[in-house]
Amino acid sequence: MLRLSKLTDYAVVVLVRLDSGNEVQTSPRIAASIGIPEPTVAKVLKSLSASGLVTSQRGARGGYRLARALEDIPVGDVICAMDGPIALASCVEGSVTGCDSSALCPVRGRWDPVNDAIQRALSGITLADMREASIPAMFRVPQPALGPADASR
Amino acid sequence: MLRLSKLTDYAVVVLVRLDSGNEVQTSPRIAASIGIPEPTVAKVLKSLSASGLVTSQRGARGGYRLARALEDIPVGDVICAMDGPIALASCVEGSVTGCDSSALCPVRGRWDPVNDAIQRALSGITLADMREASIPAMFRVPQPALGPADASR
DNA sequence: ATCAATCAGGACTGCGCTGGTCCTGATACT
DNA sequence: AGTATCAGGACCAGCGCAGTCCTGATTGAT
Repeated sequence: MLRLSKLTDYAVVVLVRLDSGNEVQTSPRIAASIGIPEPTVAKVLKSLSASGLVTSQRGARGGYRLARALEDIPVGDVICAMDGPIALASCVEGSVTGCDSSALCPVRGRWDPVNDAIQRALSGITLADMREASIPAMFRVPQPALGPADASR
Repeated sequence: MLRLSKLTDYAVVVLVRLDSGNEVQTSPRIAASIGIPEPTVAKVLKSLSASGLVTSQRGARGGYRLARALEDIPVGDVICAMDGPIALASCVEGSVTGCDSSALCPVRGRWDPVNDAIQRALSGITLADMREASIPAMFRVPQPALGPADASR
């Protein structure tokens, strides 16, 4: 549940990857370094660029670069950039689909507090936090009873 | 983004509706009172029952009843009941799909803090909160559409 | 004891969305 | 001028979800 799109997942990887080095990096290069097909990475980068999370440089010797430090990018921004505004129900304003029976539907506005809470939660976590968290267990402090525990699955 | 399934939306409506009165309510009756097709409501109720959020009574004069007060049902529980465990990425344990390239994929565990934060946020909001939030003044009408309407069905 | 109402638990199908690819054009460096 | 790169679409396939329906089990009423 609450499945976020794969593209968003990729976006985080791409952004973290983009953090290494100040030089612009081309989309094929990034794709190769993280093992994701190039067209897909290109698509992700375009979305990120459109949202201002990365800056782009066209032409030869062009590429992408982080617009801000990872510490200044809450994960909510990435999700917004990739999947549009965060909104749980189909009844939320801005959503064209659904809620045709708005007269009867008693859900109007019901999810707003939930959305707010999630928004707040997502604003409190930055990509820097996620970068830390992603470091494989072997390098982490023992952290009892957490995590996937087996790469074998 | 973060689209939760329509069924979950329905579930909240159904549960809030179920709160009125202590008597068991049949699935057709609930369906009629909230304006959602009966088979769909039945499906929702089955899921809720399977998760223990409502108790069911079989046989003639049977029906459903809230297992706990709305105040004691965090919205996270409803989401879990309808859509399975809350997990953002496709890389999270328990998800069979995706992450075939686990060797290269630097996302392993990355979303865990985000999931935790969301989980915490969703645990803090109960259906009672949503019930309050959902009733803007204009809609605050004492549930008119319930009538005998269809004892015939 | 029989009947009818109701829940339980599936299978099944159509639609929409997402992931992924590709093509054409605009831009800027060499 | 030429080439490398981004921009912004169109396009297609696969999958998951919404929604329906069917069969069986349970239980109160007659």
